[in-house]
Amino acid sequence: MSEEERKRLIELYREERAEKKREIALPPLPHAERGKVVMRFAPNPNGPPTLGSARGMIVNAEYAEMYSGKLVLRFDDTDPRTKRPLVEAYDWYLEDFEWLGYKPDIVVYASKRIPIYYEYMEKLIDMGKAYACLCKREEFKKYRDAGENCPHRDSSPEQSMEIWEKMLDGRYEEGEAVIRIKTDMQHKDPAIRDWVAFRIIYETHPLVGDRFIVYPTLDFESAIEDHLNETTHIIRGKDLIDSERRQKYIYTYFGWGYPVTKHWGRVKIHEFGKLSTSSIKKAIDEGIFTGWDDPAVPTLRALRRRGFESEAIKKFFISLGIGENDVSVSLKNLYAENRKIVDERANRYFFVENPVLIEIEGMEEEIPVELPLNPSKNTRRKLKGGRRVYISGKDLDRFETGEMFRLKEFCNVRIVDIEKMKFEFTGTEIEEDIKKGRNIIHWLPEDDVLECRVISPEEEYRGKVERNVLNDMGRVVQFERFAFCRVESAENNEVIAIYTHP
RNA sequence: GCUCCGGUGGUGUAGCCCGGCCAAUCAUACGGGACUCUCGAUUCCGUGACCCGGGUUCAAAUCCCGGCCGGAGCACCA
Repeated sequence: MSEEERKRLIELYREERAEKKREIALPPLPHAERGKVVMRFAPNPNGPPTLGSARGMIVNAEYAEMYSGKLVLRFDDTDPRTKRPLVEAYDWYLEDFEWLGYKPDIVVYASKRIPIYYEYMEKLIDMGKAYACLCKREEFKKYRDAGENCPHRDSSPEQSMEIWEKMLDGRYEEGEAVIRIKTDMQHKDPAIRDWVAFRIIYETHPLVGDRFIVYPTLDFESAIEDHLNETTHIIRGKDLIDSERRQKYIYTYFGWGYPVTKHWGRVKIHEFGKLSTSSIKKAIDEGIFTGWDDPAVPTLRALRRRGFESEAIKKFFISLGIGENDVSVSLKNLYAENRKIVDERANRYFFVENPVLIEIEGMEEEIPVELPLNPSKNTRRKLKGGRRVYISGKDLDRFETGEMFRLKEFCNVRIVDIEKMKFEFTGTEIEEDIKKGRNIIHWLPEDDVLECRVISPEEEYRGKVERNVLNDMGRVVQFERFAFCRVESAENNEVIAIYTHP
């Protein structure tokens, strides 16, 4: 086959493929009307958005976009104790949304809207659909397990209202009184039976301080907010599947329509194992991680620091879909997506890991060397080719006496004696027999390098890097034959880079 | 234990609602070839799956029943 012929066939085939290629996309949303869809993402800001949050952010925002609808970001921060919010984290969500390329149309802080929830609560009490319960936690559990009403269930709205007001006045201790929604104490799923809508927590809230002592539970707050925000579709993890069954009682009492729901399964990422926000926090406090942006931590800010493109993260999650089965997926898929984006943009440099200095005999003069900086843009960079160069110990270990190798774009070297570290210059033109093998290696001039540390989630690589990287501060570059890395900082002749992926 | 949900190649995913066009899609991974002065990219070829057992039907990945396996919930957490 001639070269012409080959090219023609490739061209032909490429077109065929392009036609067949289907964009990975989210499935259509049931009962979705263009322009009327309201999606929401409702995190508790007790830490920065993680990879897990990203799924919720991306999927909900994508649907809002797909149907020209609205996106509500709602902070479900109604527990100042067990799931204590972090003040800084509120803004982190906004930041990360922006980084992902989305902008919530409405931002709701549940803790600032507690008086609204009180109003609805009072209506329910008046309607006899909720009651104040003075049972101890364990006591009520007995009734729940037995499927029997607790004695307080039959109190009048007036009696309940009185207790409610005393709760608000701080006349009860924590745990002494709660407000329950009347559901069905015989419901076959015990989780549904008369659930708690409000409880007393004496704790300063990071956002609203000491304004409240009676806080709504997630189910109550979320039920009211979803109605108030006119949420049309809820997509969330299946751990919240009971919420729907619980909240529907309120919706029925008020005559509201419940949004269309969809619950997805858990995502487990091989590389991170099971890291919850609270366990990350603990590990940070213990000094195992350096912070929320430690490269080993699955937060969006850490991924950003590592040099991931938000576009890659979006594709990664969209490809996971919104199935109800749990998924266990490898970050390699994310790497592949990211590589597609970054490969074209990244400038190439030499980073020599575990550097070994060698002297090339017969190499008398310094030769200026030009190498491709970015192959897809055809730009070039320069290095000084001299008699003494660093090569990686990893490469050296593979070589034997008598073998030839080539310093990429510079010169050929024969190994005279590997034990005695004797090397000999054999020319600058590339030779066929070298080209065949894997013996073209990267290198650095002895006298014009910077120290370099590459931090990866697993380990820290030490070596030397060419001075040219300073031009790419903050960006992702490729250290040839090593990996893609983001150049983070340079101080005292030492460059710090973060390992992105191979 | 009780209540729900789910099980398609190594890993994800499409198809399942409305049985036939599915000897099952796409991606990634893996193996091999080409190309390239990177172990990256590109490109070509290949490997590889409908959890099991019954039933309904001319026909089942798709519907029904049972089993097995996995998950979630059963909180005054979100």
